[in-house]
Amino acid sequence: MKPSVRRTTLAVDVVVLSPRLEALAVLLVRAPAGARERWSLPWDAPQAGEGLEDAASRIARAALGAAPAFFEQVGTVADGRRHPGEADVSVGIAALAPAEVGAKIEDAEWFALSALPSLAPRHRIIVDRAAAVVRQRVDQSPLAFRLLAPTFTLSELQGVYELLLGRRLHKASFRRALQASYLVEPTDEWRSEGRGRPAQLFHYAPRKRRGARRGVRFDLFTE
Amino acid sequence: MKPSVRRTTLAVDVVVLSPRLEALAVLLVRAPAGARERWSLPWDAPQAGEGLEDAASRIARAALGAAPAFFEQVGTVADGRRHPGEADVSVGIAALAPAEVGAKIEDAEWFALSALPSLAPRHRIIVDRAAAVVRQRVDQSPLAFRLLAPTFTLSELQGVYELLLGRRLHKASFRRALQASYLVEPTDEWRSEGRGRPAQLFHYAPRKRRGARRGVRFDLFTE
DNA sequence: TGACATTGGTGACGAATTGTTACTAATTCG
DNA sequence: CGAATTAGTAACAATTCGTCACCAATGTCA
Repeated sequence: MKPSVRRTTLAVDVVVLSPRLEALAVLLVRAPAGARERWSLPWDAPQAGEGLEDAASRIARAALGAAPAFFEQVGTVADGRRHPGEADVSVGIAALAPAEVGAKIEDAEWFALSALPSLAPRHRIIVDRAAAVVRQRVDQSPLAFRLLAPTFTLSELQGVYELLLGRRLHKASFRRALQASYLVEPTDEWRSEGRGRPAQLFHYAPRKRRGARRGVRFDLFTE
Repeated sequence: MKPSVRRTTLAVDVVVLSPRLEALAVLLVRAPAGARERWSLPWDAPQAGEGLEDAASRIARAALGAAPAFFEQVGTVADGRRHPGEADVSVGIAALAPAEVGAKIEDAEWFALSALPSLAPRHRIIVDRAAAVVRQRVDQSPLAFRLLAPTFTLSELQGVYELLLGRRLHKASFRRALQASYLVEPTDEWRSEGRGRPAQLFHYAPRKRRGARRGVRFDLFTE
């Protein structure tokens, strides 16, 4: 019994995530008239010779008006659930964009993850996986910094972590841990944001990692 | 510009991992005569109506003689690198099997990750990704327990963690952390393994998690 | 049979990390 | 000016972690 490839139809479905509407939000595009749902994820097929992440970049740019700086696959689905273009196989890709990025595009809108409209079942699954992957990778990868402009205040950074983790964090502990990690450097700019003391701006500048190997952590299991 | 799906050829490529040969090892199958490489990952196309993980299970069973209990996607590749079946798109799936599982199958052999034979470039990438994903998820998911028989000694468990992490662990710390996590329960069986005191057997039995929410960890970044 | 090597298992101490409280600093509002 | 608000930090207490030292139970071998 010899293995063989199989012909199928393929789509790339992109979950653009950004902190908007006081929450983590997804960018959806208005579906063409006659579709079962009014909204869908931005999607398309990869062009000949185009890598999956390249395709995701192009698709996100068409919906957002700018190319996100970060992409990550969140799983490939081929389980028969309905896709808006009837693709047999979907590659789901999460893209992260800072709050400031993106023009006002006709027929695209932000929806908080907690208040999504009806989506094709395939797209619903991909959004859920994207949210889960992003939340799970938050403390293994500098994802949170991809949701901020190049310079940011520490309160903004903490706010992004709170969005992603869904809980409040303690200011002093957060800053001490950040300090110890050598991930950010202060600039000499300050930003005054209405009332209260102005905040210093920082930028992401990870320094060489000392190999502080820790023991095994059994308390981080999520399943 | 309306999105549309595209016809391509698809394969599922499976990386079966198991602790063998005193290391983490991959199961490879002998390639048919005339192929560019002598060995390849077990692979095939998913059958009509068959989910990707179902296909991975079938493919792994054909090579291993038993179905692994755990699968995880490690990324989909469509970058033009050569695949043994010339598939445009490959879905890479990692499967974990305990050391005891699997019959002696004709034309399949274990290779330590550190001593792989020459593979098609597509397969090489998928093996590397599988190893990276497994290592990265070791302390978020009970992966290590999938590489052990249903009952095991604490030394065996520690050994698996040492294989996955590539470093020695301290016995007392390892056990204290495990104890605090309520992940295993002792059985009333003991196993005598040559010389030395017999070891008590445990099984994986995670208990309800107390929500001991910790602060943000910036020291786990891997990129 | 009795040292000794070998592997399993645990108590306890000091060091490091973390959660928290409480404070100081710099700004806007009235 | 004082109150309110947001930024930032010192310092203490509680907890966790790395390590050392030890005891337990078995096989080996003189």
